[in-house]
Amino acid sequence: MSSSRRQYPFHLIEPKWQKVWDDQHAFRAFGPGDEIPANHPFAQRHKLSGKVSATQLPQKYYILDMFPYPSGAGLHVGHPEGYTATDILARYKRAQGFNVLHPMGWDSFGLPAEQYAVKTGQHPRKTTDENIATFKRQIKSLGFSYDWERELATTDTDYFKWTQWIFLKLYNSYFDPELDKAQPVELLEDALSDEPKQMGRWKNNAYLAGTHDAWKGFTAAQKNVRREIIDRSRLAFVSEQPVWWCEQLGTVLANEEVVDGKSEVGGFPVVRKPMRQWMLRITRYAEKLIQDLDTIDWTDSLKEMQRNWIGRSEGAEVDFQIAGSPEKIRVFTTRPDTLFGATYMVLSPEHKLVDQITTPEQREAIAKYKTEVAKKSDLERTELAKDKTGVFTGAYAINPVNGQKIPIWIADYVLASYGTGAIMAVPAHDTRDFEFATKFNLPIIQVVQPPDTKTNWQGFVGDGTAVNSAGTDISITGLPTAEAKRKITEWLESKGLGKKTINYKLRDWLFSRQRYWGEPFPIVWKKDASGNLYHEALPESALPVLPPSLTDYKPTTTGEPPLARAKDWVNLPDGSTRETNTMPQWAGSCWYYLRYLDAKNASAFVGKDAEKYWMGGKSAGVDLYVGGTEHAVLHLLYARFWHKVLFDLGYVSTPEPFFKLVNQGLILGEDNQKMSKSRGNVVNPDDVLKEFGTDALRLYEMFMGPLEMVKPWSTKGVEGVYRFLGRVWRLFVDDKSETDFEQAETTSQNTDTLLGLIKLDPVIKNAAPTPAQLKTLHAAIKKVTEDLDGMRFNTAISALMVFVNDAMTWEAKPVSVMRDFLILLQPFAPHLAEELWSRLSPVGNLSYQPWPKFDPALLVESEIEIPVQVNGKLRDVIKVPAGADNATIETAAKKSEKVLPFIDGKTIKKVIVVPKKLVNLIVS
RNA sequence: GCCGGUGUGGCGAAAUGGCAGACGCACAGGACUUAAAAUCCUGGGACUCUAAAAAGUCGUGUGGGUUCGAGUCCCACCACCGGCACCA
Repeated sequence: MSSSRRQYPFHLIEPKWQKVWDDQHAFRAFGPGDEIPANHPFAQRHKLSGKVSATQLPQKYYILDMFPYPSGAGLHVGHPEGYTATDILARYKRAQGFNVLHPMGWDSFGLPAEQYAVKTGQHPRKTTDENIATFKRQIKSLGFSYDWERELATTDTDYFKWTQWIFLKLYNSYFDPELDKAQPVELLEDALSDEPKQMGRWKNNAYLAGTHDAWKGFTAAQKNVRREIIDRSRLAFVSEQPVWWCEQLGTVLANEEVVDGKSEVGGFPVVRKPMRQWMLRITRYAEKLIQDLDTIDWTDSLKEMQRNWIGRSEGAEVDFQIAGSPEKIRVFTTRPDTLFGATYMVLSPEHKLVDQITTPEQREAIAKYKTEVAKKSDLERTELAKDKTGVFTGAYAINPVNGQKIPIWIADYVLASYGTGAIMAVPAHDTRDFEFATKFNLPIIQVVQPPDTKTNWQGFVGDGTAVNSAGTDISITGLPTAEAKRKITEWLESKGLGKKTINYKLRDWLFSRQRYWGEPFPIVWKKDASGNLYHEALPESALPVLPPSLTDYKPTTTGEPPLARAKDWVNLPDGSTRETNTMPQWAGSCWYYLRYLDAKNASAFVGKDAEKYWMGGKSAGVDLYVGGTEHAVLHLLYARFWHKVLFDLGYVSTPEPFFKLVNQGLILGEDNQKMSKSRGNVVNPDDVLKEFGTDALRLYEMFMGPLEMVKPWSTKGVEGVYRFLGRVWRLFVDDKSETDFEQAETTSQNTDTLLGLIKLDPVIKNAAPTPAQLKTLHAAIKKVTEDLDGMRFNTAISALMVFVNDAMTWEAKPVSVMRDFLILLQPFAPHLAEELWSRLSPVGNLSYQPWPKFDPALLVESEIEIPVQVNGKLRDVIKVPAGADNATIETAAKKSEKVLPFIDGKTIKKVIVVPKKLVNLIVS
């Protein structure tokens, strides 16, 4: 704590204005159909009141923060970084006349509240409510211009009712590959029933025989599997697959939540375990999720992360006949052009054909290897990646291009979960195959010639020219890689041996958790006549499905969800039982930005008019979304997926939710290390606020450096901007009255009385500004405006400082200039700016004042400085009239006394004159 | 290994291919003060030469290149940060 004297009475000003804004509901956003009170500052600014339609409203600007998980620890300085940036822009856009939507809420389902409940027995709702209260108090003390009437929490029943509703939409939809969009599942039901209501394009079952792989092995005629066909087609489906199970957390996790074989939360080990789980078919949207990245304004690095995660790769599937067997092995390869170099094949140990093709002699070795692999955790499997292992099955396959018999091996470097779980190995041109072949002495044949002949072809994986690639039927020798790929794929297709294929790394989204504190599924389980379990959706009228009350929230070690303990809740009168899994934390954050548009709607997740108005327009979707980079492949991918489903089903009007997205950079501790309790370098915003006030905190967080950069905290830096705010104060305030204020403060606590003692500096007058003053003002307007448009907050603030440094020297301060300056200051330091504004201006909220426009004519100089270089080196700076032509400038440059010694007696070979910029004399 | 980002004073940083270091921190000197704090003013890239001024040389991670001119553009490297990683 510094013992320095307070720069200005922020401790009175900040609570005062926060209360004023609160009482006025000053930042309430009005949408179509809303009733605008005539005395609201928005009504006054836009001359609108009463019930308004979308066409009457000004253009919208939707600016969104990633809502926080309200943890018990409270806010850290990383939160206000993004929130301040968005608040500055919200205030700026409001001043520009936009109808700004700037909401805040709570992502409040989650592990910590539940773990606390397990320890203490306190209901998670209680903990959650307390934490929300703390977060809200802290966030409100920062003076952000949120519309608190749209506040929401994912744990509110009024909210998760609609989360469950959207789940029902997913459950009741399937992805139609022909229409390339989600469709209601009733259409499928019709198609599969005896008397379809609309036969349409399913008339001859052509569609059913088609590409939908969920239907493999079924026909519509098999009525006993009708339900199964439908259930397999749903976007929300049940699957019995190996999933990531975390014993310490007592739950399964999504792929995205597993990092290096450990849980993302807590870092506990996870293992593969087959379990019955709910999945969402995000893979159907892989292509759209990649393609539509091109339509949105995100950073390249973030787009790249999503692209990598989705992992699209183009190639071909090729069938290899097994020698002496009717079975074929299908492989996926991105390099069909290297088919002639395939000298062996590898199946993943889990491949379904392994046992069938293994020869008796190899059976024991194969069985042993499979057991070893099964024992390995995935962590071990990847950590030991360098050392290839594998076993020969004894079987051979026929290379379709040249009829050669090649051995079939199994090895754990081939993953069961990618492609077909089997590869053709081309050791000459694949690093992994090369390592394997070297270790097990398998043949290595060159089929690609590197473009640079000096490059060793062994292990060369780049593009080149095909060599040794001629069979009896097909030759690609001599073709460059791209063409070779095309030709051989066409040949394979014509022979029915393979086809062009696109593969994705993206897996379907594991959507159920064995937890208490999450949204229950609106699903029940029933038994059919033969005793088989099947699931059924609850009707919309049954929503919300509330979780039961429990006394024991503990996860089980078996994987049975804690909700199963509530027998009364689970068992329904009709004999059916409730689904006891809950949804993952990501569910609520998948659509919260839509609920803000119409947060109190009781009859729909969002009203149609509200959705159209706030999400439509020139920049479709959220205009600006700011948050941390940690959600690059989790929340941001899931939310895009849900949005696209809702779009396909006609519930939202844009294919993408977030038009522009910016990641704020991490704030490090003063020691340049990541802030953490153990390092003891954590900065608590409450402490900063107490000492310097929230305007200083806001200003500092923006002044530190560019928003998206990683940057270290500096308490001295906060003091610096705090001093700047003090200078602003003294620029406006009479120092004698400040002395009165200070004396009165020792006896009185009343804010109004005390602030009433502060008088304006008498040199602030209704007077015409001088040209120099106007120039200073308009230079600031220009710079601040341009920098805000480009989100360069740090340089915008420095422009404000430049203005103040100059204005401090003025003997007379014209009111008009000082007012415009306060409008510029308002987005950054709203409390101080409002307080000073209230003294300069008889009426009106500063936050709704029109943003000033700069006049370029005022910035024109009559005389300009031109640097003069000789051979590129600066020798002098000359002054010339602004309108001087090149010849005049050149003459003046040559006459400069400082330049003369460098050109004297030398020949000037060339003269470069850049108008208004510089002169460069080239001499020899 | 692959992909992305970043390298500029003691520190945070700023510079449409045209005066490198705006603005701020820290520091130094001065004014005010009994004194300190606060405030106000002034000065700070390095080096050489000066008593001082003036002047000169070098300087944006490294090495090349393009250009009258490069922190900025191109090529090749190095370091750090972030993401992905046996994905065929």
